[in-house]
Amino acid sequence: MENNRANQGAKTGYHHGDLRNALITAGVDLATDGGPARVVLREAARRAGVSATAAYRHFAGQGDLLFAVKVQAQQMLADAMERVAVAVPGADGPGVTAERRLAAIGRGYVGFALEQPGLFRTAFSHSLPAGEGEDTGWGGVTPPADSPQYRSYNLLTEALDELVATGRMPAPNRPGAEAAAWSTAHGLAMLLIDGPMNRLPDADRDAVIERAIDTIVAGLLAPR
Amino acid sequence: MENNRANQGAKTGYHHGDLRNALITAGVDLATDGGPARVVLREAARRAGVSATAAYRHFAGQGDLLFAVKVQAQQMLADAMERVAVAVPGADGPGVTAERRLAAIGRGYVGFALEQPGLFRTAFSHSLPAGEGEDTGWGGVTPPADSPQYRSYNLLTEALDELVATGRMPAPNRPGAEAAAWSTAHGLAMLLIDGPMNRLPDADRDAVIERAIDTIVAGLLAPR
DNA sequence: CCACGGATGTTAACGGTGTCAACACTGACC
DNA sequence: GGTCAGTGTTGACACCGTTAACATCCGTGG
Repeated sequence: MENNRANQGAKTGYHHGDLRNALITAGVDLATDGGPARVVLREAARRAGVSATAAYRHFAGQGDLLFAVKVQAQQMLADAMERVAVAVPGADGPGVTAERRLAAIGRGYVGFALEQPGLFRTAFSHSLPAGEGEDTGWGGVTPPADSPQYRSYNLLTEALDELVATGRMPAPNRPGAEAAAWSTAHGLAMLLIDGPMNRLPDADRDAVIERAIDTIVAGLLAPR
Repeated sequence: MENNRANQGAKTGYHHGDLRNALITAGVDLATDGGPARVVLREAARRAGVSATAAYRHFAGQGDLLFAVKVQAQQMLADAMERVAVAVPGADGPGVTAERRLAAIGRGYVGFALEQPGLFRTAFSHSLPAGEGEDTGWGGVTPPADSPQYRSYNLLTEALDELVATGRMPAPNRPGAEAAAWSTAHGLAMLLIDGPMNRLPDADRDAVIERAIDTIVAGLLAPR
């Protein structure tokens, strides 16, 4: 088979050395172009230069590999959001900064979805086909706070807290604010990449994004 | 094979008579429990009491069948929304009625997703794996206006127009309002069924929904 | 130093799926 | 009544997920 193990961490001839990570990397590549459906176990193994069944030494099955790729995609999304969040200048006082940061987070979220639709879809793919409970959720409204995935959530929480602290957002509006803000950004992303607003001209698309972000921010700040 | 053609429109012995619809119906059943991934051509044919390759007389392939099922699911979603929209009483004047109708549409949207997650996922599934352009989008911000799918869009448009007509929503807020409202409802639905907010206790879930809808409505009505 | 055992990878095989090609039945139209 | 396009069938191929049985390697204890 020539053993074209030109990929991740090839060490010895027989033993790979870092197969688990190599498979995840291959899975991420597959997800990048093609989304979760193209995360095929055999193909990932092929790209890692290894027989298909070798993957079963590191994953329970295809669903398990997909889940690992999904977690990776979530972390990439969080990274992208973090980058845009910290890039917001804070020269105009804490209040406007918090508001701008919130908007920037939303733009970053949607921007990642548009630039990496395959990964974004994978990050929110519905995995468990027949297996047990994937338990990707939190059960409450707040994450375990340490979970690497859905780390993006923390960025949101910080911005909203700051918005309240600076008196820019009425305290009664605070509960449930994460869900509302996140929902708008998530739905916007989904409708833009898979929904009826795909194929929107770039200018229109950007206008829609700005409009939607403005609207939800206004709703969060409006006294009720 | 016994030919258990106990299903849709079985007419003659050899010729089915209404195979296309029978396959779509079977596909909808499959999508109902299992989402788009379980819309398997061979299984649909099996349920229609027909050999697998017979489906190719009516569909270009599995993707084409899935697309037909997707359109069907979109129509079911629109039907559900229409039902809740017309159920809104109009006794308190046109302004509040329009606002209530808007909220009801959102609740209907999310409610359908929660009651029929498989169909909802199918309605917004990413189809075209290798084929041409699925062209499920509109290219503009408004649908062809006659398209049966995404008919839900019209309900939204009407409610928003009414909101402006009654002076309850500032006219400058009107452009892009559909996208903002829809995004919030869509994201809410997605995060509730597949995202981190699945497994939320019923009470919390309902509270989150109400909060999010209140917030986006407030944002739409707030003068800017 | 070396045997040995667990970890890791391999081949072989099964059932399921999408799809194509070639063949068969049917009904409607001349 | 014969013909032929439409519709359904069988057979086959490649790919996928998964299991079982076998092979190789490496670290560790004697």
